[in-house]
Amino acid sequence: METNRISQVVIKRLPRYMRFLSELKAQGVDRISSGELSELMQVTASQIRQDLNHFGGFGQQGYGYNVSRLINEIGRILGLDREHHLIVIGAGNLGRALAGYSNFEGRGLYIRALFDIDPERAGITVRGLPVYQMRELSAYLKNNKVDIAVLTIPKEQARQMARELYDKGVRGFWNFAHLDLELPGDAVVENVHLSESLMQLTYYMTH
Amino acid sequence: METNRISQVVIKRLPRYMRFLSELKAQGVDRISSGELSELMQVTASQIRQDLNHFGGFGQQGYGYNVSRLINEIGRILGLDREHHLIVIGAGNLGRALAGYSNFEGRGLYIRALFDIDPERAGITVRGLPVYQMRELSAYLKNNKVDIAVLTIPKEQARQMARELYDKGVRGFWNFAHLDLELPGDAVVENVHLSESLMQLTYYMTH
DNA sequence: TAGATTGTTAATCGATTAACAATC
DNA sequence: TAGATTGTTAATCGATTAACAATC
Repeated sequence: METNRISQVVIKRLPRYMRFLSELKAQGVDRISSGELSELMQVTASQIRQDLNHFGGFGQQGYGYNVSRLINEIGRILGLDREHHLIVIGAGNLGRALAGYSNFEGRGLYIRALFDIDPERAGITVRGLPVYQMRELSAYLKNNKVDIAVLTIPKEQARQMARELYDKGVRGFWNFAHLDLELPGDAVVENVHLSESLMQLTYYMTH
Repeated sequence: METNRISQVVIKRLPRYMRFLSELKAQGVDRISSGELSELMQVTASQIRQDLNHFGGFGQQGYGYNVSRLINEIGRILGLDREHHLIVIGAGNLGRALAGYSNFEGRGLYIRALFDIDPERAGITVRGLPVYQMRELSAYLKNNKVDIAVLTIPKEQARQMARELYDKGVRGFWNFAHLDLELPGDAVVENVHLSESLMQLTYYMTH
């Protein structure tokens, strides 16, 4: 595909383009220039054009970009034109919060089930999703395709759990535990270290 | 202070240093060289030394860095030597998850209360923290110092709520709503766009 | 066609890495 | 002291911005 090693900073920006473009589309805007979008997003028009041209010429001289087309193209680049099946490991508040995100579906992201060690939590449903006991995980993975595991368990368990999931075929990890997962090279890990984000905030508040 | 415009990429890395150093300390390690730390953290030793030297010479030639001292210094830089009082706006799953984070305290971060529009949710407590009704917010802000508001409400309400909080003196915003808050220059906003993080993951999974 | 705006090259700026003298 | 490792300067690499010819 168009994957001639695009820099990570570019990839990081794509979902943000997506968000602004989707809002524009919702407002009935169907055409936008890099100049207008740059104003809206507070980035340079140059950067927008450079970013998009890593993947191909989606615009038209003298016209700008078609909003719907751009949403489709960026969605395709981000892999949102495919189905991704997710399970959530840990049905605590965070796990349930993520399981409840409604704007995931329609973007190819389907949360299928939650798992928890606490038998008290198993059996219930979260927004219609089943919560299973952790010991059912193994059988579940045998019978269902799981692309991404969302890890919302304590770091003490996360390392081993990730390894186990990897061994059973899961390759995507959305990790909320406070550690850096070490997995083989074909695993894809996206870390969300919330407390590190908060510390950035305190830095800028004190300076 | 040592704030001669340190680049944001450096600030972003500080909490991660913090995490690794704290773990080392817990393991009883009290001294480390940039070389050893670089191996552990998978970054170059050069980068570690450069980063730290933005703030002062915390190491010693021939010896390395004292782990405890470094933790203190980075903590001070990040403002964790002060008290920060937080309130959580929105007592849904996400708000409750953040309110329950135990490793915030001891780092100067004190979550004081949650607020929710749903009267059903008010009155209860989350890990000992009170959940108030939203209409009590104004009075609360008059009687209590609030440094940081954690926004876990839908984006439709977030913009106005942030403005209201700002007008009543709150300057720090940890924003989980899917929009970029626009606030006056002295407000500090840290956005956590979880769905954008997930889209990065899907990108790397499809490429 | 004339005007607008892209796609793309070149210039600038900033961040990372390498190297090594200073020094504990 | 000799060995180790920092602090810091210089070199490299990459990302951003500016500029403009191509073109719709």
